Amino acid sequence: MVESNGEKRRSHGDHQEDGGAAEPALKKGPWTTAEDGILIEYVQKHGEGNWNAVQKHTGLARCGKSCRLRWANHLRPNLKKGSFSQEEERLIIELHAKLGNKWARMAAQLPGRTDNEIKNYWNTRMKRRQRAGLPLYPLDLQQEATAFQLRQHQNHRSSTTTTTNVSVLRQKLEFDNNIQNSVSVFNFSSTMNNPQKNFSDGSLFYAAPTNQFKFFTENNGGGGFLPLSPVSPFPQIGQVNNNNSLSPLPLPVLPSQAALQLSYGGYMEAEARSRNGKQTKEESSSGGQLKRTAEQGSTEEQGANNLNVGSVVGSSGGDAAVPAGENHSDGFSSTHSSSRKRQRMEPLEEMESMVDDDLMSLLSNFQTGMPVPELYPNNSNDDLGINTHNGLSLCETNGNRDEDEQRPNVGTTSAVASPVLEWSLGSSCWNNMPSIC
DNA sequence: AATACAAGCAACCGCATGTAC
DNA sequence: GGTACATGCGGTTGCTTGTAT
Repeated sequence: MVESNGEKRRSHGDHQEDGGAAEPALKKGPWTTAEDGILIEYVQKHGEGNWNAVQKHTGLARCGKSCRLRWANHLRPNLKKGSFSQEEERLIIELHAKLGNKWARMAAQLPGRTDNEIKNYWNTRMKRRQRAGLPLYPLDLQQEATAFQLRQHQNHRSSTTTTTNVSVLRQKLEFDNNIQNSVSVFNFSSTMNNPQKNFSDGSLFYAAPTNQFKFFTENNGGGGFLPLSPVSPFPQIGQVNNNNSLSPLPLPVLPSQAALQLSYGGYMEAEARSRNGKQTKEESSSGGQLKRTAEQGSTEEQGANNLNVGSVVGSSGGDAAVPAGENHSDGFSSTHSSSRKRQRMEPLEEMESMVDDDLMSLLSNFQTGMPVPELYPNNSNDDLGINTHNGLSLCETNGNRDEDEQRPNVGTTSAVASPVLEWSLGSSCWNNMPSIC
């Protein structure tokens, strides 16, 4: 429990003024049990939201943001405690490959997990891998992305510029179709076969999972490794500039030679070595964390659950077992927040996000870590040997992951340029992924 | 036993966005 | 349209804990 060591952690910012002269001193630092109790009681009475009112109603010397964070990350019901399961780890990697540092959206796919938790987990993992000189993702993924981006760059040179977003979209459609028609280094998703779905109605909705080949920029550096995401490269390859035309972007930084020489098997071995190198420490540490977590969880969960917060909060606007705003289990979690986030996006990204949400809503209907169903089924898949989708496994649509894992990744047929590139970010790639921690 | 270091985690901060007025 | 407020997200910081030397 935080409060157990909270007094020791007071050193940073406890009872500090938050700037406002007339403002009462707002406490910072770890929360105490008493504060948790106050906050829980408040939420029981008033529900979530209006966090700034907490201080007024309860006298709790915490700012609204702090209250919201405390509730969301620690006090709300149905929070999972403890280490990530292997399935969760696998899903995090997949989601990060797809979404980048979209922690909230990732958390939406991991019921009971918070964005902060996932972020911490990823950052820890990333630092570890960087230290070990390992790529963040299996090399297969990097090679796929590198080859694809090079190809996109070449294709772009022959593409024309456009002047409106609609034109940009149309160009993108042509662009994608062009890629599809060419021999691809990727296993293209079936969605490529019907990219203009819903487009003719003028909604500007691009039905294809446009994010499937996007190369997001890894904010966290990445040590020279190519940040990878099987998402649409479109805004990156032909980015809309101020003139609403497309500007080519510089080629990505190629993976280091060491990384390139690292096959997926090597990746796995390296991962294992990376872990083993610190295994003793980490396992012990992990055990320590588990112990701590268990201790914290036992008290915190008792505190929260014994108060039956879930039912009370749920009454304020949702499932009795799920507090308002806690929609993780329905697969549309954080829709309010993600929609809010979406507003910040560029139009194309916005549309990608729409597709993302579609995907995610479907994803959520499957068990965590399950292969993604065919979101955009198309009969011509077989013709192209397409069996990937959005960078996530699409080997099966029934979510039978065990079956997927046992089945070798047959990959594509005619569209496969080389065995190395016969990759899909599917379960066949991840099923051997060792536990990260 | 003391110290240094790394990992994990909780919490804070800055910023962007939505909403109400 | 402008402003204030509320909310949420991603990045960062700093503390605790465990391990190695």
